[in-house]
Amino acid sequence: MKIAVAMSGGVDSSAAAAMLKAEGHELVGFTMQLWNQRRGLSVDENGEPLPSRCCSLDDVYDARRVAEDLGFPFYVLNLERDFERDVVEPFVQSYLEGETPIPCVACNSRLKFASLDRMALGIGCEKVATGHYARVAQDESTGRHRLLRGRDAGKDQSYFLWELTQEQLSRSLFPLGEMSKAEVREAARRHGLYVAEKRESQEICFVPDGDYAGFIDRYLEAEGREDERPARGEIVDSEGHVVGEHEGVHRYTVGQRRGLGVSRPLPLYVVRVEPESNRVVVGHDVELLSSEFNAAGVNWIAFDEPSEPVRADVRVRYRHTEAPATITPLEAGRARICFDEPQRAVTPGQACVFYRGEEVVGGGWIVRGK
RNA sequence: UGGGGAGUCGCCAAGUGGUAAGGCACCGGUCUUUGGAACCGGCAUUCGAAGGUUCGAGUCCUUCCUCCCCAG
Repeated sequence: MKIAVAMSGGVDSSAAAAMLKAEGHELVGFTMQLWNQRRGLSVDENGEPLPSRCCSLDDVYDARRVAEDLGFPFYVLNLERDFERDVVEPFVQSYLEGETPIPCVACNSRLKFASLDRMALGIGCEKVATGHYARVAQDESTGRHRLLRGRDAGKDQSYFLWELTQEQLSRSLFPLGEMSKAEVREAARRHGLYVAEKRESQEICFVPDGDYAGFIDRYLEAEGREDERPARGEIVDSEGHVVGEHEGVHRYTVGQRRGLGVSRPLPLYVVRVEPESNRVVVGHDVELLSSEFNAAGVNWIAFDEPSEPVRADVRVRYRHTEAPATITPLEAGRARICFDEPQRAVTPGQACVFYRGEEVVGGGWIVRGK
């Protein structure tokens, strides 16, 4: 089979490539050039690009080196325009609206399994393989593609893939789905991969220093949109008493404790962010609990949109332990999620993913209000 | 400048003669392929100031400074 492999230059995608190659598949490697570090938005005080993951020259070099060592063609796809339109701009907009975005989801559904996928199709590839820890299984009777958690519970990345459509799932391949991280690392060594000992990466790839607010500020400045930069405002408690001053709503997220600079007998957390009044509301941990919320852009994977409420375990952030809930489909791709037990810091902009055991039933974007 | 009360880490606050608790904030680290959280560690040689008593004072005495309240 001719397979396109999305290669980041890291251990996981490299190991995936090596395994597919060993199975005798014809591979074509792709690295997505998503963000130009020289735009000055991801540089240190001296103007030097910060060490990054998915778009740095080092990582592209590593990916190319692995492809060369394994002996298959390798291309760098410049998807900077798509990435900015489909990932970065929504990311910035989300922060300006007081939300806390998770760009990795759209990067999968709009870039890896869309832009890259189209290119792969164009050159005759049947599948797009990535280094995600997740599994896809086709239902024998219905032909439906099911999305399952990665076997390694500690590394499972199915949370980031909830937005994939049946079409996208039908063309995806996750060679690491049955493996543990240790096994992947071992496989990389066994195949003599150049990157076998490379350390784990983290942070959002286009904000390598983790300074999201700083990124927003620099992005707006570079775009000539300084006027959209969130202004300072009041930090208030749930009774409306002013308890401090914030540095712009994009610097705060629900559940955040540090950085408020407000001293109370008990820790204070951001309870919600209100861009319309330019206020950040804080309260004690119990105020972070919520038993229900709405989701938009809901994508059902295990079955077509149901007409009746369904039961599932819902995860509201990547490292959240999913909790039992009832999901009621609403109009226009929305849904209401009601937990059996209140959950902490349900945050607008984050994704909620519905699980039933190993299977991803579907997911959606957490939105504010009713 | 009459009466009363109070001054201990950025905030709050234990401590009343025996050699400075704790919480919050803040800083650092761990964890983590999102953010946040969580966890671990750090954080007053010094108790408004200056003298004095004492083997020993944040704790007792004296004076001064500052703040608050009630009276003017």
